Amino acid sequence: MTDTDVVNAWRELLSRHASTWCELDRELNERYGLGASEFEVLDRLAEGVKDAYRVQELGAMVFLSQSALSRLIGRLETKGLVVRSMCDSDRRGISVCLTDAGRELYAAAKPTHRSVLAASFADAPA
Amino acid sequence: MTDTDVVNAWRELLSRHASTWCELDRELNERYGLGASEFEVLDRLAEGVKDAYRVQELGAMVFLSQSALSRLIGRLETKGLVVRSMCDSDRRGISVCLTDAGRELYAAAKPTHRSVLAASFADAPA
DNA sequence: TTGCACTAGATGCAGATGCATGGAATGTTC
DNA sequence: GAACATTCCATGCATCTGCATCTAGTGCAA
Repeated sequence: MTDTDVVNAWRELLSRHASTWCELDRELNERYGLGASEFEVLDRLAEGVKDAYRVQELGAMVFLSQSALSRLIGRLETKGLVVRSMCDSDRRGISVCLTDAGRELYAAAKPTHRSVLAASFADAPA
Repeated sequence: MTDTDVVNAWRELLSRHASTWCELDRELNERYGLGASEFEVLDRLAEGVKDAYRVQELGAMVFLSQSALSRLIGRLETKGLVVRSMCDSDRRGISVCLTDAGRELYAAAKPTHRSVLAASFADAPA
């Protein structure tokens, strides 16, 4: 793989990322008042096997700094989509858990999310 | 391509984008005081066939809003890496052109950029 | 128990981004 | 040429992000 190949691959990735992310952000925001990052967190919470996750567990899944994630969870909590609760086993930790409203909004938004992705990956499947 | 496939592909893309971008940003900032977006603009300016580009031409290449690009160019100008000048053919437009300092810094930073990309794409070439 | 290093998460702050808007120049229509 | 719509870039503003730091809780060692 030459230098140029790598650069081209990177630009291709940048392009796909930017257009998809931007579209997701616009659609989710407009219809459900959700940012793309926020949906990403809801997605992990909803699909998970557990019904509550530690903040640091979520941090390992989404690509945000610890501070950004903390505030994002704060926003979700303000919107009533998740609740924070103290972690029993380690009282420094915070458990994050979807509320019913959160589960509902997620279920409503999920088709939009998937359909944007499908459209975005349709023209040049990875 | 199933729904799950698409989601997985998207997450793979997110992951690669985040780690690569983050690494680029850190390395370029630390060594050359450049943000990843800023390098991206310098890259387009330096490799281009023309020696000056309209702001809107750059806008079509990098994935930034028009306002973000305008400010980014402002930062580059403050650092003395580019100059803005009125466009002759259309006096609404602005031509952006690398300075010698800009060309030098770009040449210095380019190997770092390429090497980060190479490392990032080495483990799973697209 | 006390002391100290370490970890989890929250927050002050500065910087970057996007949206909406503004001013200036251009093009269009009559 | 006058009036109006449109395009180009800059900027006010709110929001999101990361870095550095802070507080609270944990674990270990003497």
